Amino acid sequence: MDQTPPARLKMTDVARLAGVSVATVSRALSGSVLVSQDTRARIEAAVEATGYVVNQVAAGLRLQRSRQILVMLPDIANPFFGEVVLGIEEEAQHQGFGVLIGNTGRSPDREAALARQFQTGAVDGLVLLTGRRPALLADVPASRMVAVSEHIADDSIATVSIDNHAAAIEAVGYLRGLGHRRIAHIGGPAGNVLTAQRFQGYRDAQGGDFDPRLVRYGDYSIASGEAAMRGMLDEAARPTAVFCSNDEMAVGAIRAARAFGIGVPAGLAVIGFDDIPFAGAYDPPLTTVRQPRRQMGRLAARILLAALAGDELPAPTALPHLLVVRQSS
Amino acid sequence: MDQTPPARLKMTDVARLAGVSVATVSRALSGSVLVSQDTRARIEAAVEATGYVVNQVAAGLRLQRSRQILVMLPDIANPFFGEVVLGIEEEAQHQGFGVLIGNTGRSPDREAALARQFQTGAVDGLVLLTGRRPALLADVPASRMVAVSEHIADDSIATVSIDNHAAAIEAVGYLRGLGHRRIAHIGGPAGNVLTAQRFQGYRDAQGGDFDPRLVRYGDYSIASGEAAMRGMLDEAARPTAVFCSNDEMAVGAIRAARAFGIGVPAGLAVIGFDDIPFAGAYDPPLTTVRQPRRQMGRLAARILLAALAGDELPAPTALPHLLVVRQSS
DNA sequence: CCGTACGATGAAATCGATTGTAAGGTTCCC
DNA sequence: GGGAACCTTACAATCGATTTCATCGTACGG
Repeated sequence: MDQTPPARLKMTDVARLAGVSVATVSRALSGSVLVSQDTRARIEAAVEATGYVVNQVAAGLRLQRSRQILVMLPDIANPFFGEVVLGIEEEAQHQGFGVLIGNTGRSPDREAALARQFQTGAVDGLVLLTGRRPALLADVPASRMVAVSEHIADDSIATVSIDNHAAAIEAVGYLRGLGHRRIAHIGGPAGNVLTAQRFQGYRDAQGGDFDPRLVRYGDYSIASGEAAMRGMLDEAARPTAVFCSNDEMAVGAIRAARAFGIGVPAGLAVIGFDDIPFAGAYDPPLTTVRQPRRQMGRLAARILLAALAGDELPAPTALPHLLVVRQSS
Repeated sequence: MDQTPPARLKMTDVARLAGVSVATVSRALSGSVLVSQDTRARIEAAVEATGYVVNQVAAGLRLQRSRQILVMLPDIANPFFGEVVLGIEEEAQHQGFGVLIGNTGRSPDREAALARQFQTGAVDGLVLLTGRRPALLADVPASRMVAVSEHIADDSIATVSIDNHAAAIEAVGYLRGLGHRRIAHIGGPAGNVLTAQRFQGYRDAQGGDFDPRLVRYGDYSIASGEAAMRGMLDEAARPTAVFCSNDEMAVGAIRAARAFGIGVPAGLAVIGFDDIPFAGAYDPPLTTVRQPRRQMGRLAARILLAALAGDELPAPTALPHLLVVRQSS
């Protein structure tokens, strides 16, 4: 019944076919100069004829590297992370690397389980989208990791991100340019670096108009944005505008306003963050700060792979963001 | 300068520490019964003390398996695929497998490049979200793959999906129950199995009211849904409802209606497909057919890993879908 | 009390590729 | 014409874990 699959070819087979030793085949395939034109041609013909592909596992054992990187993130279903992964995968595939996905779901147990993959030798490098370095990986050199979007505090890990402080200033400044002064802010989870940076930008832009009662924190979900906004609309002194730390929470804010019979942008101007694919399709289309997610992913992969190859790269500067003005403000 | 990383421990080190041979350590770690309680305890203590982790690459070479699966999909940034991957990763991680992401971007070249990963021995199994088997993998046994969402025509690959035909009938039947007869359909790319199944359901539900002029095809993007709907609204005999093959195109349809000054659901009832996270947050909240994406991913992984372990699994039956009625219809 | 059977352990082969070192074959120069 | 130098190629060790087979010791039955 069980038809045996076509036996996988080994380098030995190719060597026999080409009439040389495996050593020569290996050199030919890895582009060594120590192979004559003639022999190389014969080997390439044999490879072509058999469809032979090098066994990465065996090569990996010998070379002590797997040509794979692990991307650790909270939630792959989130469109923000998805697009970053797209960029990472693009560059990695281009350089012949595989990309492993590690979904932590924000659970430390999962994070630890994934970190273990690192120790097993299955992975050469790590891209962190979680905003922190797993405890188990405390003694892994920083040169084998790169962080995206969220800088990792107290660590020398390279980070690829935009200038969140400047972006927040720009967004809030735009609202102020429209005449708004009572501008609220719905940030991400309290206590995280990203949240702090954007809050600081918001605060700096607000200057003397800053009012701590207009600041709330959510968990980046639509529901949390809605709840935060409801809380502020319940108060006597309502804001006339709100700057949200991502688009989902901005959508939540709009839903809250609508529930209070407040029109957007007439009664409440809303600005989001990220410019996820749906931002432009929402009603009203969302004004938001676009992050070059794909490019961030690509750059992160490029930096990591270069570091793995031993290259020293200049510390990455912030990538450019863009305030996309639509009809929600 | 370059501080050498802490030397990775080998099984030999653990063996020496426990005063036994590597063979015994290997047996103890793999749970063989051929190890005495006493020795096992000593080995476990040594492992604990050193934090030793088995080198998966070396083990993989010996065992001819990598404990990794590859998920091939068109676009990881798409929320539909993201959620499926989440389910796959959950189950795989649970069983100690790693998940590699392969983004094809619908390019045959990328697909071929990824297929090659399979030949390199870096991957044990494959999950296909692309709706087709890569040409390069023609002679890989079907027992090493599983398809999700889209059944692969003319192939014995196991498929995990809902009953698309029945779901389409249910959705269109619901619209008919509301009194609609001129119901349009915006399907996915023409010529693909999924598109055909849903179209057939639509057609069967419409019966004598079927009108080929009310059928258009998109590419699952918001823009394509909008274009398709505009096309139909330009015609004399407009539809009063539309059944779209995914939520993005449904959003596009709503935008088109709005551009024509047509209200939803008053002037046009809209039903989408998938129930992506934004469907319920849109204005109006989208009526749609929910696919259990995460569960589909989990089941797919379970089936694949079982097959890799040699288990024979019953052909999977269709998972349950759910018509989620909201305000767009 | 001795042989047998079995439980526990170790030595060594093995997985497939890479690479340092040795060796074979030319070529070229004096 | 002989030898040095060089260009190619082959042999064999190596990466780290798994597993077959052999061995040693002990318990048990006769």
